[in-house]
Amino acid sequence: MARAPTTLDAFNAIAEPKRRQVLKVLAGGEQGVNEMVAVLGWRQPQVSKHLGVLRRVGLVGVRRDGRRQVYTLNAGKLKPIHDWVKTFERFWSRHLDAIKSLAEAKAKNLKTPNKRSDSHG
Amino acid sequence: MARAPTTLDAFNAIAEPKRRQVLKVLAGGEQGVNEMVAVLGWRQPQVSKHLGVLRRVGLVGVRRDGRRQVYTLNAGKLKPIHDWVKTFERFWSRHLDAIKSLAEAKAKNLKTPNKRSDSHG
DNA sequence: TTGACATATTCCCATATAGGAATACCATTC
DNA sequence: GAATGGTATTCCTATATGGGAATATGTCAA
Repeated sequence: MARAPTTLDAFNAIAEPKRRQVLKVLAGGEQGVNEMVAVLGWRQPQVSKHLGVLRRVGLVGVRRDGRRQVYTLNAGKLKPIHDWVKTFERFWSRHLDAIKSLAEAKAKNLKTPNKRSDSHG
Repeated sequence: MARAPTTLDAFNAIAEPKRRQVLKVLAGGEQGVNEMVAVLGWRQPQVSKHLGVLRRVGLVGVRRDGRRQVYTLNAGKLKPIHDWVKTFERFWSRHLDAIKSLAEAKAKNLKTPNKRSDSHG
């Protein structure tokens, strides 16, 4: 099997650094494609392609304004990433000590002194 | 050009759902490979390969215990992702209104009553 | 040393990619 | 309708992928 498509989800879409750049630009407000071409300094098809990926994943939306296509950030689609990474926040948090104690207490609670023979499958 | 290698950075490494599963397992504590094979239900080489990617990116570390290789989560490498996605948090936050007002107030340099409810640094 | 267990690596392959170039498509104005 | 500006799509290619199977490497036991 090959790698999962970039359009599978936000995780795959934002793996590409340039697409993160695009999102950053759009975080500053709606932008037409040509404006982004100017701002980013890339070729127009490249910008359009990246926008296409982001659109398929729903990370951006499009609005037509005359002959321009105005793209809008749809940041809500980033929330799953935020939620996911947040579950690891405690590992680098400044409150690490307190949290660690808690985790250790939990671990003790979960781990039985048994060594084997408690797998089910 | 092809897609960036999965080992380029954490962003690319975690794009693969299975690798997020691996990290989740390790968040519960160190694990030997065979244990993970049992827990995840995948074939051993597959587990080792995913662990290899995660290790190259630094998201996990290894420790030898007898003939076992015990893997440890190195969550700090997720912080860049957290920091990045956090810059978009305001877009879906329920406190959007408050935040927006605050930002506007700041921008306008308005004289507001002194209320230091939350410090920033 | 031989054997058994634990893990990593190699080989193979269908698939998707990102960029470049060329071009097709769409909307407006003449 | 024709010309122009603005954007999307197609064709091409080197590259990396993830899974399966087989195998190599490493470590302990007898």
